[in-house]
Formats: sequence, C-alpha cells, structure tokens
Amino acid sequence: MKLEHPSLGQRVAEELRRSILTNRRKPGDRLVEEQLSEELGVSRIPIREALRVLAAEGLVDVQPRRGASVADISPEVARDLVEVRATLEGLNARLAARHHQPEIVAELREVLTAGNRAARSGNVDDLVRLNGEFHDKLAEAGRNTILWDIMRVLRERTSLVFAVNTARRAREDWSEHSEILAAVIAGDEERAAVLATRHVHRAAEATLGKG
Amino acid sequence: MKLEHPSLGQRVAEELRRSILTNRRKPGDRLVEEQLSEELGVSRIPIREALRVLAAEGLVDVQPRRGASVADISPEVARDLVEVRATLEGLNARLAARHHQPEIVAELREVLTAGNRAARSGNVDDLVRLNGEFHDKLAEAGRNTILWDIMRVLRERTSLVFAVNTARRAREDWSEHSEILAAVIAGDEERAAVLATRHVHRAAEATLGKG
DNA sequence: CTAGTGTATATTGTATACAATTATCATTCA
DNA sequence: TGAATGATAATTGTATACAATATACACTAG
Repeated sequence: MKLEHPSLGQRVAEELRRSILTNRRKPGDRLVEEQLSEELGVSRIPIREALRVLAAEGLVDVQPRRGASVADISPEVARDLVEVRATLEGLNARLAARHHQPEIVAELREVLTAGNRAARSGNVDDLVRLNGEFHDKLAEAGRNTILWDIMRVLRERTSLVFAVNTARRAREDWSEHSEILAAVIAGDEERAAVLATRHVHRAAEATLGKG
Repeated sequence: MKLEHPSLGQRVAEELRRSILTNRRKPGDRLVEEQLSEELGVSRIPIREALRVLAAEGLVDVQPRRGASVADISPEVARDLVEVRATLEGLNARLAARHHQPEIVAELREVLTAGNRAARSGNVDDLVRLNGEFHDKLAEAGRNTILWDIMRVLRERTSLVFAVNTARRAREDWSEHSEILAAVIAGDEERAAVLATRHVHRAAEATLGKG
C-alpha cells in the first residue's frame, strides 16, 4: 500500500463525501464498515475515522452499536438548516461588501459568467460545481474563517435536499447571484445581506414550499 | 473492564471536554494518545475517536502525524467566533420570541433568579454553570435543532476565551439576560434579537476590546 | 563554531484479532 | 395462527501489535 501525506482516513472521508453529495449513496443507505473496508481496500480503522468526520458534518448518522447510514434529512430539519444558512449567508454577504476584496471579486465575476452560460445550456454537473464555487468564493470574501467553515457544512447538507431543483431554478439562481455580487461590489452591506438571505429562502421554497 | 451503553470514545470525549473547558488542560497543551490512554485506563482507539470529535468541535487541533493539542484561539479567530455567535444568538432570540414556549420560559425565570443571586455572591463555578444553562434553555426555546447545535459549539469555544471575565462582568451579564428574557416574553422579536446580539458583543469587548 | 546530516526515540497511522452487542430467523408453545 | 424464545449470524467496539513518520540531538565536515 502506498502512503501519502493526507491520512487514509481523510481520503476515505473525501471519497465518501463525494459519493454522498453526488447522490451515488442515497439517504438511508447503510454504511457497513467491513463492506466499505473491502470496497476501498483499507482496514476498518480509517473507515471509522471517516465516518466520524462525516457524522460531525451531519452527512452521516451513526448510532452506537448499530452502525452508520447516509443522513436522511427530514423536512423539519431542512427548514431549520435553511433558516440558519439564510441568516449566515446574509451576514457573510454583509462582511464581503464591507471588506471589498478586488481579487476575489474578479474571480466571482468569472464564475458568474460561466454560471450564466451553464444555466442556459442546462449542464447539471457544471451548475452544481459552479454554484459551489460561487458560494465558496463569496464566503472567502467575507474573511471570517469560522463563518466560512460553518457555511461549507450547511451548504453540503442543504444541497443534499435541494439537488433535485438545480436545473429548474438555474436561471433565477444566477440572476440572483448577479444581484448579490453587484451589491457587494457597490459596498452596499444592507442590500447584499438582504439579497443573500432572500436567495437562500427562495431556493428552499422551490423544494420545500413556503413555510 | 465494565461496558456501558455510551461508547468509551464518547465518555473519553466528555471527560476531555470538561477538562478543557474548566481550564485544567490549557490551550497549547499537547494531548499525547499513549499518555491519555494510560491516564484514563483505555486503549488508544477510544482516545483517537474522542480527539476527532473534539477536533470537529474546534476544541482540539490535530495535525497529521504530529498529534493533537488543546486549541489555542487567536484574537482574530475569537473575533470571528464572536461575530458569528452574536448573529446566531440574535436569530435564536428572535425565534424564541416568536414561538412563545411557556414551560421553557418558566425555567428561564428560575435560572435568572439563581443567576442574579450568584452574580451578587460571586461564585464563579455557579456563574459558569448558570450562564451555560441560560443560553442552553434559550436555545431550546428557539426550537431550531441545527441552530441549537451550532450555538452549543460556538459557546464552548468562546467560553474558552472569555473565561477570565465571568466574575467581573457577572452583574451586567445577568441584567442583560433579564432584558432579553423580557423581550422574548413580550414576543418582541426585533428587540430580543438586538439585545441578544449586543449581549454577545459586549461580553466579547470585555475581553478583546472594541474591534 | 556553525550548518548539515544521520541515527535514536517518541508518536501517530494502520492492520489484525477478539469481545460484546444487536439483528435475523427458525422454532416452540399458547 | 401468532407471539415469545432461543440459537446463529452480522456488525460494531476495543485491544494489541507493528509500520511509517516526525522530532531531538549528537556528531561530523567545513
């Protein structure tokens, strides 16, 4: 077995995370240690570590002595996630508008163009990736590492729920992204915050209905 | 060895968490697996699990192949934590005011009286415990499990920083708690939110200075 | 005397083995 | 027939042992 710097556990976690977020493993699917161990060609120890990491992120449920499964997010929990995420995206957009980071803004502009293109062509893989990039870079522009970290996890968990609507809502999504970025560039904290918060709520409504 | 339901890892995590939050283990202290293993009388496996859990909570730093240590929170990170926590305490107070939960409010009233008593007598242990209870119950009143969970972790991490000031600021703390609860009871969402947010910022300023 | 190198030691990462618990399912008794 | 029961299998929890890596420090070369 070849060894590299990031521990096996880390890499297993990465692999599992991807398989969950791309819906190759679906909510409720059991994650049996022995089984994963064979499948990925490592012993159970790194598998266990990975499962704990993912459990901490909320992507996996683990019950003592009964094993792990892909998290199944109930509509109630989804609403809770949305409420928190909407608030934090608002805070972050406010901070981004305040801090005014030209380099990141330039990158965001590029992502925006690519996103609009993908929205017209309807390429789902690209849309998912670009949407992630947009929110990630925006979080970077907020310059708050704690916020960045929490939002990353919240985004993953909500994406587990909203995945179905990525294609359908693509146009609105990217038009809203555009408005948010404009407000950030203008340094209009209040408007950036309101738009970002509203953006999350609207994306949620498309899947959960108004609540 | 006696076995009980919560796994050893869980109990080790609990034990370590307490020792960190009570400052028996200080920021920067190394957490050597073998050493903890002997000290707590279990093998290294549960120790590792516990360290991962605490790392996910931000109470412990672990670097691959170099081991774990009690998290040392820089002033910059502390400011970031405060910014996020202030916002979320605001959101939660708003939700608590909206949802109007008589039973929890009754409990909060009791904690408040006990807190004011402790503030006058200056008993630090009681102050820490009651402060935790107040915020925990308030979080419960918000009825958002995601928010509750995130705030618990943020509170632990900020408490690591603010610990020094618990006694000094006790009077103001509890007077502010009282105002927040009043706004919650009155169902005044906006006022509850503003007060809760301001409360966190003020507690932070006592330690970090205005930022 | 300092920089660099190599070896010893400490520590973490992983694998294997076994113990404890939970789930499954056939069987028995009412 | 259906619920309770017990044996068996599947699975997780923990311990021990070993491999890989990082750190510390003495030693050599310049």
